[in-house]
Amino acid sequence: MDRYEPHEIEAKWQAVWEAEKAFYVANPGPGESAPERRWYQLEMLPYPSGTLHMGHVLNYTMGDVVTHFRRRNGWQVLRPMGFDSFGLPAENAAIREGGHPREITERNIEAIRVQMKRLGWAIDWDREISAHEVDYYRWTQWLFLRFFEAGLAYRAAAPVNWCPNDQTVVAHEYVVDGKCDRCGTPVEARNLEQWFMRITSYADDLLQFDLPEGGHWPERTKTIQRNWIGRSEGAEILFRVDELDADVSVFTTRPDTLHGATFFVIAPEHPLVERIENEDVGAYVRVTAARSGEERATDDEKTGVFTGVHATNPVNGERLPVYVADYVLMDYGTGAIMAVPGHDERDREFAERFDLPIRTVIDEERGTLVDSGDFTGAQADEAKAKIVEQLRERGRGAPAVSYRLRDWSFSRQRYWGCPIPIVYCDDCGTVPVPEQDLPVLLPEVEDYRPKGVAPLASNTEWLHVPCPKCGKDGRREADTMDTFVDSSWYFLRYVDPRNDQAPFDRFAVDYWCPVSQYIGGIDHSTGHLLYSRFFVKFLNEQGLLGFREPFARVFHQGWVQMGGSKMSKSRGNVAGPDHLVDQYGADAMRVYILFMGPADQNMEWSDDGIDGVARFLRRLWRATLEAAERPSETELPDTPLARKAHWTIDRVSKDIEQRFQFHTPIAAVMELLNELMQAPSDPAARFAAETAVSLIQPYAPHVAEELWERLGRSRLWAEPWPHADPAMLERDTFELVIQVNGRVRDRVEVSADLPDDELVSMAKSSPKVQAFLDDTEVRQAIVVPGRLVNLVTN
RNA sequence: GCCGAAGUGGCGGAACUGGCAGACGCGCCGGACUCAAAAUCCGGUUCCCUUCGGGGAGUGUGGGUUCAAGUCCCACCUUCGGCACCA
Repeated sequence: MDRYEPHEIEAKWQAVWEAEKAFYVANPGPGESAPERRWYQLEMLPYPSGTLHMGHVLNYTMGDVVTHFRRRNGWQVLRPMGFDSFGLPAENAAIREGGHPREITERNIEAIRVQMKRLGWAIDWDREISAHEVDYYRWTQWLFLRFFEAGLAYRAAAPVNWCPNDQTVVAHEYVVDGKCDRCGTPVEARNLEQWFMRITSYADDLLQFDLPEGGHWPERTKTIQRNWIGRSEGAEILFRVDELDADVSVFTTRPDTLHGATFFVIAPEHPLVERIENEDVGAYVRVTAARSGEERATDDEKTGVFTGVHATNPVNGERLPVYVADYVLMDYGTGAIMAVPGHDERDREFAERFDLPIRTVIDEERGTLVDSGDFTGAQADEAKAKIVEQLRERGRGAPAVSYRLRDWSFSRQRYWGCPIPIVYCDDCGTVPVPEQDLPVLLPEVEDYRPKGVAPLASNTEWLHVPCPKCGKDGRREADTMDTFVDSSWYFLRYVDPRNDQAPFDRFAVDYWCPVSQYIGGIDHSTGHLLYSRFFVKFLNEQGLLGFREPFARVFHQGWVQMGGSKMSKSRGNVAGPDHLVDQYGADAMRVYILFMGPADQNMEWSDDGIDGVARFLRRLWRATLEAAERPSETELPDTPLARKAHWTIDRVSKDIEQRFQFHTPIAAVMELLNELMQAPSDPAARFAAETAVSLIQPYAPHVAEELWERLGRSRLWAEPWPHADPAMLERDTFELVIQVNGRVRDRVEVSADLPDDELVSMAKSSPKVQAFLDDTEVRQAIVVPGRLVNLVTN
């Protein structure tokens, strides 16, 4: 008997799969009828900043198990791979070490592709795409034009988080504790012209999850997105500022507390501020403007100044002093508030500091209004609507909705990204590059180092072009796009990756999409997952595709941590698969990463247990070769081992399909193997070995394939998934547990078809049980069919 | 502060609908094979007591429901994650 040599086996079968294009799938031709069972399996694409680490190995191996499982269950499976290959790290590496970001990126991609192929993942490599390739980004530009024409991509001056180290704008979801999430430098506030996607106009759509039948998103993820969008219902109310002859609108969710307003606050950036002539106000605004949003938010005490003007409360005519304070934010609501210190924590803090009156207008216990004029005594809930209605009649207010969600700032003053296809013309303004002139190629530049302006602007030959509209001198947009734009539609390109007429074909995209099962980290909930949903909703309205959600099912793998924090290149705590693949083989690596624990929980990386997995594969090898010596059973004998094999089929299938649990199937196959090794001459030994090999195939496809061949069969990857015979899952006898007052006192093997009263009398007659019954009367006997009898005496 | 998830042997974890707690694996202990080691195989391994038959305790803590609770309910503790001047 020869030894298990993982490296020989793995190279052999990888070559066979490649030669036979085992995991490639064709799109249907025109008029070809769609099979009922088609499955689009996708895991979040990697960012090629280095090589793969254990987090990637977990993610893609999980997707691989699902891919094999679905394929063998008769599904046509699309399982592509690509690279999110634009972005800062490659550019920073180029600045640091020299070389071109493209070369660095492509070198990394090559290395990762080698790693992926070594791990034997069942990927359709004919569909590989990379975001930085012209064939891809020209369609990113094409899609940008659709957004621009629909008025959803626009340019505006906006306060932004500026990272002085990366010399670029940082989206507010990537500012953590006031620092740039990438490099840790504290961000600064700046007012800059930026490109925005009007995602806020899809806020309500994004609150709806229009999932197809069978779709499922984790509740947790939906909650994170809902909180992020932060829809609040309330009212906008107009306050009169006599001194300035102006009406100022406030947004509030608590119109019922309107009678409790004792002062009024506007944000330092509020347009009204410019009209107030007051030195203190001017000084305050200047000081505040220089501070970042984060600094302002972490102040221990509230700051602000009185403006000298007053706002009239429309409900009772009271004149309220107007303050400027930075605890009111210009980009939420209207940038102005009515302050109700009696019922709002922040207003109370401000009132206490500035010695302003605090008035209670709601009886918290009864939930009714007090000291509120005509509304005194009304229930707060009802008063809300009534007060707004009264204001509306007088033209001083209306119901309103506000969102926490902000528009998506997607321009970056950096080199390594998709150019924005826009030309500025003195006469025509902001002009989109016509579709037929795409792509706008990313030009070469001398120096990638950011100098506050985008590196593209330094290539003057590229920069200066005739205006597409009037032909006069124009200037190209020199900013590039956020990489989240690239990744918001990559899953649509996979269905039709070589299309040179369109980003994708409508028939192909409707055939495969939405993605059946998407696997990736929960950390992308408010970024990538939200942006992708926004894209799909827009493209659906544009008639480019026929579905409303990109991902039918979403699963978040836990992250692999080392030293208590998530493994990542930027943290520098990475462990890659290579040395373990060298030592134990890809199959052991794959089985081990999934055997470590539940896939949705974080796990601390350790290779302590991989020996056990390697042992398991060697035992499987030996036991199977031994079983292969035995003749095939023409009819399966009914032995305990045969039943165990059927039980294992059932368990593994249910765990993968219904519970999406990947570690317990391995344990189940180990159990089967243990029983086989205890009973090597059982007449069902060969069947047990075949079953174990077949069931482990999605996890360890190489060794499974080799053993399958040695069992005299071929192409396990295309073999139908085994089926558990229900008759073999039933047992004629079972071990009856006998309890007295809930404590186990005996267990006996009994026939499965005994009636309840028979089981009770058997229980009573057990000598061990009688010792505990002690002549006392059995008051009650509880029978759980197929499991236990509980005799109750007290 | 608000919202959410999780706490089970020395370790990773299992227990699907309330019904045998600790499957499977790691580690450790003992044994076989060997000149020896590796590899492999066999046995043991929650804790405490034991006359070796067995008995008792036990799933973060305290209470409750139930014939029966890791699982359900209430309160609390700890850890992790999300949001955090969002009016």
